Amino acid sequence: MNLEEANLSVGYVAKRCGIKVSTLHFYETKGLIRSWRNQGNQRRYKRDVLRRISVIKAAQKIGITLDSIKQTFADLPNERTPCKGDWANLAKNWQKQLDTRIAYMQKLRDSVTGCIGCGCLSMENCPIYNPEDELANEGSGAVLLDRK
Amino acid sequence: MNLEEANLSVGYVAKRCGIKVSTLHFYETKGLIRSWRNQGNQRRYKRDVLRRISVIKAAQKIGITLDSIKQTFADLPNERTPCKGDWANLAKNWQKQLDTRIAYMQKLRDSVTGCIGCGCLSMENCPIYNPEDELANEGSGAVLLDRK
DNA sequence: GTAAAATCTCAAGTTAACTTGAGGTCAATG
DNA sequence: CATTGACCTCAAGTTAACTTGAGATTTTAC
Repeated sequence: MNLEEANLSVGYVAKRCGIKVSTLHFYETKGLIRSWRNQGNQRRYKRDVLRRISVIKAAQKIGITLDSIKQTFADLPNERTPCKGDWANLAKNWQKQLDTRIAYMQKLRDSVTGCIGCGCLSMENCPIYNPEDELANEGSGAVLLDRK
Repeated sequence: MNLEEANLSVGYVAKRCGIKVSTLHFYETKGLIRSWRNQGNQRRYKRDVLRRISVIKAAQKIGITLDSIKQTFADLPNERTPCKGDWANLAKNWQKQLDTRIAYMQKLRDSVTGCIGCGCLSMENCPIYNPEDELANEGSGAVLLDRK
């Protein structure tokens, strides 16, 4: 019943995704997912909401904010259900961001000992103190990763 | 005057570190830094507060929370001003965490395309959907990195 | 010696990402 | 067909990490 085509209930989706019903409500108000209503005003979802949610969770783990995710989702087709290729494009996009971030962390790691442990008290020229500039400059396009 | 031994004012420290005075107050209430007061009840800092703040900022960039930073700071000597070796120990500690996190992100990156872009709609066995477990298991000691 | 700049305290506001609760309706079950 | 569980809405609370503001005192500078 719940498993019928494009007819998923909040409870089912929540359980399946390991999130709370309130989170689904929340995502909907944020415009990250959509639903239609049955006669009784209850939310029903199409199956692709599952994919959307898993993407949201994956992206969050990478450090991408909901706002950025929403922006990226804007590239997805509105009418038809997104296909493999649509999702693959998103993935490619985030992969790039992830590469950048990994490189950043590696740099940080490499300089951590050299800097925190070194004798330099002057932060103006400390390599670890101001690395955000580099990160900021690189991602000059749509900022997906937040430089917190 | 402000540059005299162990006599830094809030304004000076804030400017030098590129943070707001209110942030210094805040860090102090959080127990991350210390100060003594002059006759007029104004805060004065020893020079090592600069190091502390730069470490805080570096750690935050790696994704470490203030609470965790505080815990780690607990290992620093209380009476004497921390020396090179003390800081180096912290660094070493974080470097390990950083390595873990980098490995995690690389794993994520490698599975991003394969997973988001693949045909798997079932999140139960999706490699990207549940990677947090592994991270959680690895850092079984004092949890420095938050698995958000 | 007085006005401007810097500080101080304490309370309250801010953003992200949710969660909790109250009060009320809808649906599935014995 | 009545009860229990699932949903609904809307307002308010929560945590992290700060920021803003008000009202008062200190310092600094001319």
